[in-house]
Amino acid sequence: MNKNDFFDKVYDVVRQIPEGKVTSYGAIANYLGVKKSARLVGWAMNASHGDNSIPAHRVVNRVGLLTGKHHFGGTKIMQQLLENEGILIKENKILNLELYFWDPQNELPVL
DNA sequence: TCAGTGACTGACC
DNA sequence: GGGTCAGCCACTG
Repeated sequence: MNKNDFFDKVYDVVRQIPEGKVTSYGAIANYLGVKKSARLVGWAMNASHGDNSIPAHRVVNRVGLLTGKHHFGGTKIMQQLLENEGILIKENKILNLELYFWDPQNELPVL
């Protein structure tokens, strides 16, 4: 697979995350069949800057930590966006993550 | 070409 | 239960 396909698929998955839901880099990587490369998903997010159609704030690490908030041009933007969708944040971490977790592997058709 | 870096994760101690 | 370490792959200088 070439990298453009990979990037496109990452973006495609992220775009399908419903409001009020979140997923993890690892979950996306796993869905795309490269579960050992969660870093690439983070990389894809990093490259998604400027694309407003990608709700990157709904992608967090596996424990619900907002590790990428600094890339939103501010430190509070990401938290605000999530709280705006009804997700509670405490100390840069999502509360009741299991309640909001959206697993692409369960919600999307198999590739 | 090589080495360093990163929005990560799982395994070990 | 928290701290470390080693894989993972693309990009940059």
